[in-house]
Amino acid sequence: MSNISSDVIRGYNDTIILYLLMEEPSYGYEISKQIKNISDEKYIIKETTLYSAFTRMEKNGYVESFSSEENGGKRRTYYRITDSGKDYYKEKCEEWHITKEVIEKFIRSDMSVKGE
Amino acid sequence: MSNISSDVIRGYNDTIILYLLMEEPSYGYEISKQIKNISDEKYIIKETTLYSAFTRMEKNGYVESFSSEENGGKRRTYYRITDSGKDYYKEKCEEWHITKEVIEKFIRSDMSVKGE
DNA sequence: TGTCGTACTACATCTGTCGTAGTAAATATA
DNA sequence: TATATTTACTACGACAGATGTAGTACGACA
Repeated sequence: MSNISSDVIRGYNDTIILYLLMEEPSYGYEISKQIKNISDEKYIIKETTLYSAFTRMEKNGYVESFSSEENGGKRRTYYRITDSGKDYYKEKCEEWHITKEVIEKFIRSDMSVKGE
Repeated sequence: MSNISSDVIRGYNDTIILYLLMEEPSYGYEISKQIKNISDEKYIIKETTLYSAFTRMEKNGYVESFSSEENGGKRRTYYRITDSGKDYYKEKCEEWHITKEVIEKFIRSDMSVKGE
C-alpha cells in the first residue's frame, strides 16, 4: 500500500543496486525501473539517491563505469560490479540477517497488520 | 559476531526505544543496557544517539519526561510513552514488514552464512 | 584517594537522502 | 510537423540522524 522511503532503507540502497548489477551491467534509469518492479511499486528510489549511490560506490571501488553509444545514439553511463563490490554485497547479506533478527526482537508482530 | 551500526538501524532506533518504554517508563542508561542485553550484544546504541532520540521524540510528542530523585538521591530523567508514541510504534511495526519484504527481494540468502 | 560505574549534556562533523531545478536527446501523439 | 512525454542524466543546497569527542558530577568500592 504505502510506499517506503529511501531513508528507511538507508544503508541498503547500495546493496539493492549491487544485487541488480550482479545480474548484468546496467545504468540508472534501468535500475530504478527494476527496483520499482521487483518491489511491486513499494519502493521507488529517488533519482538523486540512485546517482549519488553510483558515484559513491565507484569511489569505493564497488562498481566501474563505462559509456555506450551503440544503441540509438543516446548515451548512457553503465555500471559494472567489481570483485570488491561482490564482497561488499556478500557482507551486507550476512549483516542483514543479524540486523533483521535484532530489529525483530523489538517489533510486536501482534500490533501490525500482516499481509497488507 | 560483528555488532551492527546505528546507521543500518537508522529509522528504527525510535521504534526500539518505544518498544522498551511500552513495558514501563525508563531512562537512558537503563534503556541502553536493555538494548544491549536483548540484542545479545549485537547492537550497542551510542549514548548520543540515544539521548538525541529522547529529545527528538519528546519534541514529537511520542514520549514525556519526568524527574525522579526517590532513589539514592541520584537524579534521572525518566521517559514515559504517550498515546501518540504508541500509535507511532504501531505504524513502524506495520512499515517494518513491508520494508523487510522489499529488502529481502534483493538479498541472496545463498550468499550469506546462516546462524553466525 | 582514586578508579569505576552511573547518568547525563554540549557541540561540531559526517553521511546519505531529499527537494528543486535544469539540460538534452529520443520517442510518442496530435 | 509541432508538441508532449519519456529517457537519462547533472548540479547544488538543505536536512536529519548518527558519530566522535569531551566534559560534568555523583555514588560505590577498594
